[in-house]
Amino acid sequence: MAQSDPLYQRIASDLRDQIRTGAIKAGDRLPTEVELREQYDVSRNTVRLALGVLQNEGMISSTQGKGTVVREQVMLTYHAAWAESRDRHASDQTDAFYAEMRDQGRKGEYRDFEMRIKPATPELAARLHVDEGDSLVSRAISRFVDGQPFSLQDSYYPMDISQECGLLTPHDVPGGVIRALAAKGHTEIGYVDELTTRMPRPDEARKLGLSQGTPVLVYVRTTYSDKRPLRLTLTIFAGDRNRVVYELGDLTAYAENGGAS
Amino acid sequence: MAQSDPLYQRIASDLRDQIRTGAIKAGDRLPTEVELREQYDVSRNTVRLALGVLQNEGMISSTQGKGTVVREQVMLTYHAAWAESRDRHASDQTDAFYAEMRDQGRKGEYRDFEMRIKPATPELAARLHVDEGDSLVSRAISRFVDGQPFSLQDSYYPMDISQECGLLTPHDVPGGVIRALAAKGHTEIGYVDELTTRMPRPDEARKLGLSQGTPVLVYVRTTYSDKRPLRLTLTIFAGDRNRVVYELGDLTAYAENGGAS
DNA sequence: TGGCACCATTTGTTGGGACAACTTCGAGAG
DNA sequence: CTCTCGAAGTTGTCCCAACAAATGGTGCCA
Repeated sequence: MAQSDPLYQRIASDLRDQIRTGAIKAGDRLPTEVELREQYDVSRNTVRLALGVLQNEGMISSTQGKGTVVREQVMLTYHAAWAESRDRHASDQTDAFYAEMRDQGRKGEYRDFEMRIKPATPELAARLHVDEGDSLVSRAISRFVDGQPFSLQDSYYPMDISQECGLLTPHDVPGGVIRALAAKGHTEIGYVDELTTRMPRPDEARKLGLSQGTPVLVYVRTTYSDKRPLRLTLTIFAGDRNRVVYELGDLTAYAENGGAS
Repeated sequence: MAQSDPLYQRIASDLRDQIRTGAIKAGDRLPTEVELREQYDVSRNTVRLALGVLQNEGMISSTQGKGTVVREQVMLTYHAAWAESRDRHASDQTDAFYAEMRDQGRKGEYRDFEMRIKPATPELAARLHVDEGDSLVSRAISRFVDGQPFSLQDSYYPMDISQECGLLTPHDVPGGVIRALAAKGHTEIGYVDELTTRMPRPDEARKLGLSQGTPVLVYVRTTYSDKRPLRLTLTIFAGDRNRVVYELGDLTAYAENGGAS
């Protein structure tokens, strides 16, 4: 904002303000680079620097040949807490996701299921309590909502459990993995969720269709039986379209008293 | 990676691989722009585009006059679940943060405490169950660890509760806000946490000392009594230095059987 | 009417050059 | 020996120019 800021920063601030105040609304096209060049009397290079700033902030998105538009966001909610999903877990992971989406009036689907055997990285090994380099079974899927990619999920299981419970199949486990594990005595009694954020790697950006300036929400759930870690699920959420929610404590009392919207 | 990729993308991929494989380690300096220019036989403009890509991925960080280095990350953990922090809540928000940091061998501190009265935005209004534009009391702080900024926290309270419980003071509430609320019958019985991610706004990037390509983790906790929402806490975490963790379910049985590291 | 070729528009890529601003470090002054 | 100043090195800002690539529409032709 200061007078001494670089030119391209001032132009970026100016456009940012116009978007924030609603002078340019979500979905609207921005002036073309040539128009901005004339408007601010700078080189096209400088205009592109300014647009790059806003692009990295996730505010705008440009397409070759079409132009530059203000991005609009639709947030989907992922309920992560135990109480919420306990009854759904009775059936299947797949069903849980479908149910969530149906509740929000969307159409969820899966694509690109893949079963692979991978060596444990140091991080995976530490969390699953196996040795580094040990074989793990990876069962990965991509989640789509209304035809748009929303998250990439990769679940890792120790090899001995996988063999015991029939997870080495290149397709869905009938009845769901959780049920298959429980049938052999591996009952989940709790989990640890870790949430971080970072910028996507190129392949993640491609698979999730992320435009420049969109971070991902990294969500790692390690579930335990009373004896050992059973499973590690790594989910990469497209940061501009997802929200993870935990509802904890005894909120039933509040709900009974006529809670808010 | 494809042969037909733009030059700057190929250079970025090349450098990314060198970093990933450890040919250039965290903390190391990259070749200077002029050296890269000669090495790849491109214009300095193109080199800067390539470095910009990696910068936006949060992999490198450059300083005028010094050079460009590979970033290294230290993660701090924030335990968010009820069970973990219940006993600490008995005292104070401040103490809870100190305790977390002490557990991880760090020195936590607060700066820039600020009490203000703000009108409720649509989002705040919906969550706190008040009307849009109603006055809310905002109590904000910045959290530092080892002298480095880690998160910005802003707690909002409905005006009537604030007056009743003496939150309109421009300094810490003795014994902690939670205790002050409970003393007047506003006992917290549960909460809803919402986690999202996005790129920081310019002022957030400045306050948190974020370098280019670092997203923030947005953490909203709404706490409830049995009758109404009591408080909304909005925390902006520096994405490259923070991890939010939830431990849920009955993991005591696992711990007793000699859990992992 | 349907489809194809072409053109204008717009963003993407790449090269060139110049100067500004900041850091480091060594030489020289005190 | 210490302090200061300035030169060298490095990234930041800004301009200019040209062509590539994608999009959308126009109009011709079958």
